[in-house]
Amino acid sequence: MGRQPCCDKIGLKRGPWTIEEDHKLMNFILNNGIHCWRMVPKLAGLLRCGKSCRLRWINYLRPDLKRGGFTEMEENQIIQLHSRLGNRWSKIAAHFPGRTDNEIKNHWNTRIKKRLKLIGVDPVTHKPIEQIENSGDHKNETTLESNSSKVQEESQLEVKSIDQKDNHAEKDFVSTEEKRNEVEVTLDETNDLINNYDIWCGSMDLGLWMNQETNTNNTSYSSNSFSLENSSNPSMGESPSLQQWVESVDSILSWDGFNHLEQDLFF
DNA sequence: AATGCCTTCAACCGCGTGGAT
DNA sequence: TATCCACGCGGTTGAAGGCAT
Repeated sequence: MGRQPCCDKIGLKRGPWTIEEDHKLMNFILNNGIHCWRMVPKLAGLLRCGKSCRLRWINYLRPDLKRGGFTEMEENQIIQLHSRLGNRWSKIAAHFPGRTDNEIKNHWNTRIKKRLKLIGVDPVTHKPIEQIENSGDHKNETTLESNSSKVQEESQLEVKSIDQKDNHAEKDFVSTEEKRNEVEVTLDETNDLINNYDIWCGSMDLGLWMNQETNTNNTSYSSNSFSLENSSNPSMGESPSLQQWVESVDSILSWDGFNHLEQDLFF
């Protein structure tokens, strides 16, 4: 028996996507929508598996993606949500319209994690490392790791109950208007959590290191992002306007023949 | 200029989940 | 109920670019 591969991998291309491939995928989805990822590469004329196409679309081509570095507020939110949800990146990403789980996961692993360690906070338990050491349940790096996974297990149980609540809530929401309200409620809740986290952090100057980080980040995203500062409303969770997106895509890929984008978007 | 190490992030892999049959 | 299948998720990998020597 056993599970069949999601696609026949013989003769399929792997690795970085070319502009031409992006073009094909984008064109196909904008014109036809997404009904079955497995069929997308065949119909779009791509030598990729459906999974690869899905990933490319979700993480890079989607028009509602918010590009650019993370703001201080977003980083605060990520830290807070991670303390509650652990490595459940998709759940965390759900709080950030226009951000992908992959993007948040990468940002966590490459920046936030290190910074937390730098200010003496354990990125897994979200407790001061000093406190963990003094509590006696920590002897060295390796035991800390194992303890951390234990704590994570415990937090998983908590998260389960949160999920159950979420599921019930989701079933109750029917209209899009109500869904929008749900997002607002969640964001309000998140803001409360951030406040609590700030209080908890006390003397730790999170703002300082985040400012430093923001300054250094400005250059690293320059190649394929439009500046958040330039957007008319830089508030958290705001997706870039269609015009901004089209401009950013133009600047990145210099695509031709995409004049029909506006009509076809959000099919 | 050449080399090696480090960092970042796009992409892949394997597994879990849930719907359809 | 068992099986198949597509999708989604989280961990991991590797290419590319930056930086230090």
